[in-house]
Amino acid sequence: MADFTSDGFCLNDNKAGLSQMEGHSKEDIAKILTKNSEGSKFYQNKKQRHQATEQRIAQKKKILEEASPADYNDALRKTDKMLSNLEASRDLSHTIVHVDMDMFYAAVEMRDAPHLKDKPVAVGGNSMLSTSNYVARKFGVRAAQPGFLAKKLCPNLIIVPCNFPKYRAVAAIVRGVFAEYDPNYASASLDEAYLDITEHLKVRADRTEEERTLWRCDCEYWRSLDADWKPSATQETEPTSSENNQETCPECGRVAESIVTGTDAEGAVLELRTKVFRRTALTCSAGIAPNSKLAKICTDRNKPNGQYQLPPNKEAVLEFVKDLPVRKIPGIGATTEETLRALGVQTCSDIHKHRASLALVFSDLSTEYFMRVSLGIGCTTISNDEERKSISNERYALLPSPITV
DNA sequence: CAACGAAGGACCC
DNA sequence: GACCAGGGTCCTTCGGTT
Repeated sequence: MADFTSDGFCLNDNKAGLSQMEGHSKEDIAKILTKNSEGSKFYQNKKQRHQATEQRIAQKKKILEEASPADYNDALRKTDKMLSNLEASRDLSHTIVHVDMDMFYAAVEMRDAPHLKDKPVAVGGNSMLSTSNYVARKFGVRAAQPGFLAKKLCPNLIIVPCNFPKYRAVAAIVRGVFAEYDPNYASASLDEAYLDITEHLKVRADRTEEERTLWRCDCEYWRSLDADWKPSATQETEPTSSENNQETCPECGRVAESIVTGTDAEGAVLELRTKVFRRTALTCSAGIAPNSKLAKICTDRNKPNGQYQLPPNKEAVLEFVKDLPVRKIPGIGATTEETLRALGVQTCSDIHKHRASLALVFSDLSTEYFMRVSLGIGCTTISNDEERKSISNERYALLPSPITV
């Protein structure tokens, strides 16, 4: 990270540009954040942790310097063995979907208080924000940012307190939709889940066009559907005919858009997302891929309110992964990213290039994890154990099988 | 010496 | 004027116990 230039007091909150609500440039955002966090306890702490990782990096570099050519050879053989075993286990037969609600908490609050729609909104408290809407993001307001700092970035920011009971209720409705496509879907959090729709696609292949037709209008009408919605009393696999024949929207009078969803994965997911929207008036994004790790990365591609499919063939997977920055991989955070960069690894193909060094410096478990990443291999089964209520550690929770060292 | 559990990191939302 | 979470899981390390 570049060191902060302290140009002191030049920035004032009532600077002309800020009142225009146009958002900030990256420089402005960096300036404001620096000015307000320099010297704080939090900043000191962060610096200390950073130094600790730098030390660990130095240790690793020392190991590499002292390793003999024979050591490198052994490491190379070890990783190549891992790679061939992993390649042999590659499974492209499942269709895995990752679904993520768009700015979930903020979206719920905006839905229920429409006057918030064009304003910068964040959900959370003065000490920490959970999420922000897209207007606020233009000002640099982000999740995991303290509210008071966000206020400096965006003085007009409206901070709505968290209302978890409400979010849980909405999540229950969304999960009802998920269950129609995979009864064993696994929640990763309130607003995120993994589905294996392989079985659904088999059933779907036999459905008529009529059964795959949805009517949709983007106006507020669908909000009112929410109140009528009774999850327990309805069987969604057989949509009620009254709903299906609804061709004009009672609210805005416009002809509702008719969508015939395909029998393929894209069609199924489009249908799923439409159902989520109809029952909650909220949008979500989805990724479709042969394993959960790739699916999650795909979700980001067309966010918000979009979806992206990575085709289930080896060439497409390797191409997809080739120039992917390692930070995009679930399980690789800021620390690991920095460590890898120090070892010359920035993208997934760099992992392969430097595989011997990685094996010398990381544990077997981590090394195997990196090898898996470089091949685009991930977990192809979605388990919803009683024991594991959620997937909170992606690095290890999404392993294809228990590791035997 | 091995198994073990607590503590400390890293990561996710 | 000062305020930078809390809850979850898994790995690694370390130190005292059996």
